[in-house]
Amino acid sequence: MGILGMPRSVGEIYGLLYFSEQPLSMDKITARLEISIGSASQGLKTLKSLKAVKSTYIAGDRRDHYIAETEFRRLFATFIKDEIMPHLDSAKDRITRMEKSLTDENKQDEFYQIRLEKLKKLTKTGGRLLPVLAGFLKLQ
Amino acid sequence: MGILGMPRSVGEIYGLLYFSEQPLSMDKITARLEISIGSASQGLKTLKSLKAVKSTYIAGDRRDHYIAETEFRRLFATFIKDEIMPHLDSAKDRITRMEKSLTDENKQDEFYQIRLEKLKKLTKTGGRLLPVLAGFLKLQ
DNA sequence: TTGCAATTTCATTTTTTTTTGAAAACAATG
DNA sequence: CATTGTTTTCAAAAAAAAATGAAATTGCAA
Repeated sequence: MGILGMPRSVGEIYGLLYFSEQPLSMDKITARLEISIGSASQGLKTLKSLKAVKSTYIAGDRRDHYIAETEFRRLFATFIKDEIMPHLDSAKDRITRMEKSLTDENKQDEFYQIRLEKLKKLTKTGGRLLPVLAGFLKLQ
Repeated sequence: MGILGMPRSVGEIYGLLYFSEQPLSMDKITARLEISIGSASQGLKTLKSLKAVKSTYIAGDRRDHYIAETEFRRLFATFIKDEIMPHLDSAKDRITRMEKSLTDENKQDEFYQIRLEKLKKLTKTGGRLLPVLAGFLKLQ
């Protein structure tokens, strides 16, 4: 989880569920990992939002039980869509705003145009490449 | 720099150099960004190790002057090679160690075999995909 | 409904990361 | 080769992120 910028506890919860044959309730998770219920709740919330974990119903048990989503392709696809693409979009906005805020003096200076152009090209490449990558990962 | 897990100051230094027409000395950087010389030195060290910045010699000036590497393809290629691939390699090691540490009881349980197999496949895919991606980015 | 176990929220504490600044190391120049 | 300006290092301080735990909320089952 480190490279994805997630706290250690989130990785531990996912890891535990990934290698668990049965769905686990929150108290099983907190007991095994020795973390607080607050941490577990927070971590599960994060994992649910990434669709890395889902809860199942177990008859006669009031507690939620969690299982890991083990299809990494799907996980990456979600991650790219929900975590990376928004960054890219906000980057595009920022570049647009930079262009608008160029003074007349700057506008005549080719240097800034070239630099901005390069950034625009980067976001464009990213915008094309990432969905392809996500799709690629999705189909095995 | 956020998604790459780098401190804010590192991003600010790169940003400043990216939009600077002239190479900048360290005191110009600390003055403009209002950061300490320690921070600037640290940040430049990081950027140099990523090959995101290089220093130039300016005649009659004793100070180092820095300029940004603006070829993003090259930057990503370096980043993948130096920052991501080692993670992948250590992941492979860890999986191998997990396999070795399976008890005889676990070994008979198909579940763990399947889970480990999936992880191995992931590192294999990663190991193939990332260099392709890096190469892809390198050529325009 | 109501009672209660399960979960979430969030202010506080703890831990980790980043920044600072001064001392040490370095290196160009006379 | 000594001086002095520049850069690096690193212990301490500051800031940021994560974990805790108790109060508030939720929602199931009787």
